[in-house]
Amino acid sequence: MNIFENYSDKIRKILFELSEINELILPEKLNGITTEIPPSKFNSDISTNVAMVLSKINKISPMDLAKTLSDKIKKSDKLIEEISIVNPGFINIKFKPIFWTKFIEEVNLNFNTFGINSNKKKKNYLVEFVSANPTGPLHVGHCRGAILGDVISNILLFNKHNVTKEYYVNDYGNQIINFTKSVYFRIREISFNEPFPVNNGDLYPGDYIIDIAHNIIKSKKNIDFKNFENISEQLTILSVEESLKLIKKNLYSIGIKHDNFISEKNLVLNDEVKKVINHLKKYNYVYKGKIKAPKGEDNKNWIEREQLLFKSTEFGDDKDRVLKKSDGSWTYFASDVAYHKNKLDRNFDCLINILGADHAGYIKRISSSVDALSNTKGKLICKVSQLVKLIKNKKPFKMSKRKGDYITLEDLINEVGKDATRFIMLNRSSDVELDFDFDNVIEKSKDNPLYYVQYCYARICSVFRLIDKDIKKEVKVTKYDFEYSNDEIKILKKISEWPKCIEMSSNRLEPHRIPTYLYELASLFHSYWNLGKENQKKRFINENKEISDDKLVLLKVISSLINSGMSIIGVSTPEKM
RNA sequence: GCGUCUGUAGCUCAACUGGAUAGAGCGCUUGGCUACGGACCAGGAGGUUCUGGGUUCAAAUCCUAGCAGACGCACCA
Repeated sequence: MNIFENYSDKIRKILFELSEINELILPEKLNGITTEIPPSKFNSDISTNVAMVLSKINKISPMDLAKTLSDKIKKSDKLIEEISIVNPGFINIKFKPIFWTKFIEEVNLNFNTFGINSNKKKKNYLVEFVSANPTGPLHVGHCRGAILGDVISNILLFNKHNVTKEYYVNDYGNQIINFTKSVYFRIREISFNEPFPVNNGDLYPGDYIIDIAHNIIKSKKNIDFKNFENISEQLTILSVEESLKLIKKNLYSIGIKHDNFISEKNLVLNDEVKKVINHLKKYNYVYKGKIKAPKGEDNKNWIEREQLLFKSTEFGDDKDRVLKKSDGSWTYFASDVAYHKNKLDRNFDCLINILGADHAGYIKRISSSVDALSNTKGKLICKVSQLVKLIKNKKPFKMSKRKGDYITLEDLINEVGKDATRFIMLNRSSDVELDFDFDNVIEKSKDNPLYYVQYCYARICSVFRLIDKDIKKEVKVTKYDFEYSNDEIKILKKISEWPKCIEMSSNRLEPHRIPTYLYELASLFHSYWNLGKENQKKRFINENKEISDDKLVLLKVISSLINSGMSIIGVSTPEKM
């Protein structure tokens, strides 16, 4: 039930009819004709720009064309109360109250499909997100991208697409060697009382390494930890396993569960990297050459060498990219190309990568490789989440990896909680930096939009408790023969915008529209609730603890919508607060 | 020097992707509680949408030239 789509279709139909009897000229493609929500001051329900779009080709003024079209529209529809034409040529439609009764009837009877964009083709999506190095637990910096990826997946799932959520495990390369060494030195510290080399900048200083060391010692008593070379391979596997345990626990605590964890190391061991590079060689995208130093930087230490390069410049990148290190091992980029080939071979229609702002410079090269491999453009969509500015005690809080001075995700959840973290992180567009003020987020008050929305749901629950009805059960109304008041129609109009909200969130991969929408809905509800304070008649329940059908079904739909929206963003709706 | 993102009310941000007189929260200010849960509501003040030019019926939005901020720019992943 998408009233904007319905009326868009109706208007198109009228246009085609007029065009057939030569009363209207249509362009080859009907682009740019929209049905929209008019600004509230116009006292109308839906508006269209059709007259302005078609005026030029028909050589009529928009206002005159609007007049002709609005007459036709009004004639074709009994549910329209009034149509007005407003400069410079908008057509504004106002519905009779009965329209909204029919609307809520349909929504209530088919709530499980309400909001779903059913006209879209069902697709297979792969969403890769988090993919943090398996060298320790997640910290606050990973949090926004993690939630963003999760909710984008949820929106696609809500629209009945197939979605695979994937985590790429970078268990290959120098960072992992340093990490394993750090675990090794901690083991020697514990078992042989040797001091941990504090001044070695390559090693990871964090205390969690000690825990990992303890766990490994406990579980593998038969390993001889005296010689690193002998056990490094085994120790790497064990350390990464321990690390992933921590990461999965962190993810679970913010309500995220990936379908797959793909190992970079396995891609290398299965020769997938070698294969993909041979594949690219065939198409002449790989060559040996040198890269010039960038301008404007301190380039004294720059060494130009002959390297194996990928021609990403052919696909819009600013320089070609290195595939093989001088020690003969693959670069991160090379195995990532293999990983993306692996994704493509699994026949997804669309690949989505969620990246942090600090990796935005990586987008061109990886999408170049996907373009080259898939022989099309735009199969990979990269979504960047901007940085989160942490504010504690009204001051920016800087994290420093070297000192081990950073806030882990576990700290964050313990202090703030899953719901508040998710809601606040999602409440802003991912394109803008986010202020995350600890004191503010914890506050259970008016400053916090999360509680504002949850409170709306809890209030409706309290009404259902008083009339002894189960909020989760369907509400059945025998006759939809009532009319809603203007206060109620305001809410119904907002409800009718829900499919539009989902559509935009889904098309542009912009989850922040959902918390914004829920906030607006909650706001209208709170106003509505307060009407009952001044006027007893406007209360939901009368003295005999009875509720009328119109109010019952309205409350039911609002609560279901809040519940449904909150479940998309992964936030709970408590019945009591 | 180059690339990506951002610039909207005192502050934090929306704005249906080109729509109408640019909207919310906080803060400021005036009012409403022995309550269907005040974690709420009603009203007021507050704007040259960073600047200049362009595109058209229409620009915060698109193009262009600048200014300012954030992030990134080798074999670290």
